[in-house]
Amino acid sequence: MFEKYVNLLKEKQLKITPQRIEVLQYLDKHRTHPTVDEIYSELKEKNPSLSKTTVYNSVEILEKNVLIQSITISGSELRYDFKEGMHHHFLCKQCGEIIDIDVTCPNLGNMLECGHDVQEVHGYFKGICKKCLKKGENL
Amino acid sequence: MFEKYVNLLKEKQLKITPQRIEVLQYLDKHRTHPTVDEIYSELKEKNPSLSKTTVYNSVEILEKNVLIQSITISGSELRYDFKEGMHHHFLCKQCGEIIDIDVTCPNLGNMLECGHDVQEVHGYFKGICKKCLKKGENL
DNA sequence: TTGTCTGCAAACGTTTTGCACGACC
DNA sequence: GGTCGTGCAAAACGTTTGCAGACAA
Repeated sequence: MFEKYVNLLKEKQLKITPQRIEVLQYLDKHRTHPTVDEIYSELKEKNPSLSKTTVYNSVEILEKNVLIQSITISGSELRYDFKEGMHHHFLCKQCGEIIDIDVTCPNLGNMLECGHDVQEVHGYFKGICKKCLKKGENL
Repeated sequence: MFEKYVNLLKEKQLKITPQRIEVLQYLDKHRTHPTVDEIYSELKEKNPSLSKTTVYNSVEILEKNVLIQSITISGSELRYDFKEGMHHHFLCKQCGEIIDIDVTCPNLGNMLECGHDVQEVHGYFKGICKKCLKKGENL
């Protein structure tokens, strides 16, 4: 049940707490790129004594250990995403949905012959998503 | 002197105010990707009655008209950049500098055969910059 | 003159901090 | 028993809002 998350925490030699497990599980099961507040509100229902500080602490340490990643899209709040391979994000300007985009582009980092040691590649796109495009056709 | 910025504002049919000219000029001359607060602090020295609200208003309208662009890098505040062609950004984890990266990669947007209408491509990288790498060698 | 922009102050929402309590090794 | 995490409250921070007066067109 929780083994998956317990193991993830163990691998990173992090202390295993119910709160961290819950946050990890929530992000794994809800690939909607929630904000801290959304995570907090949802988990508080099952655990009323949960503190928002703890959610902040948890996402911070989980991100540092690359179990999750934060998504910063200008004009949007900070969001979090269960980390599973490299992918980028697409924000639909119409419906606001954030869609995962698998990167088939050869590693951008390698393409930059700039002399820097590129360790992370972050990207996001903005536009109109497939669904909204379809709706538009019917107008 | 200010003609360049006056013309930019005129082209976009924006009202021409000394504050907007100053913000534009500051961003053009300081390619350090400053925050609103940095712009404000600097410009306030020459114009003590300047309000931070005005800087917020100015960068907002300038960004909407694509004269400048905002840079959102997770873990960093919102920063602004005088807009001149498409380029990405590289954040050095060691010295904190943000370096412009010219994108030689063929338009990423076109490479995404995802069905979405990709209108904007934003990207940034993290790692250790050239300068810091060199310093490291000498240790 | 007319509408818009500026500047000030207050409000707002998110994130951080300080601290006491509790859990775990 | 000592370390670390949690939860609460307060503070800090960046940003937004409301409004009156000033300015650009």
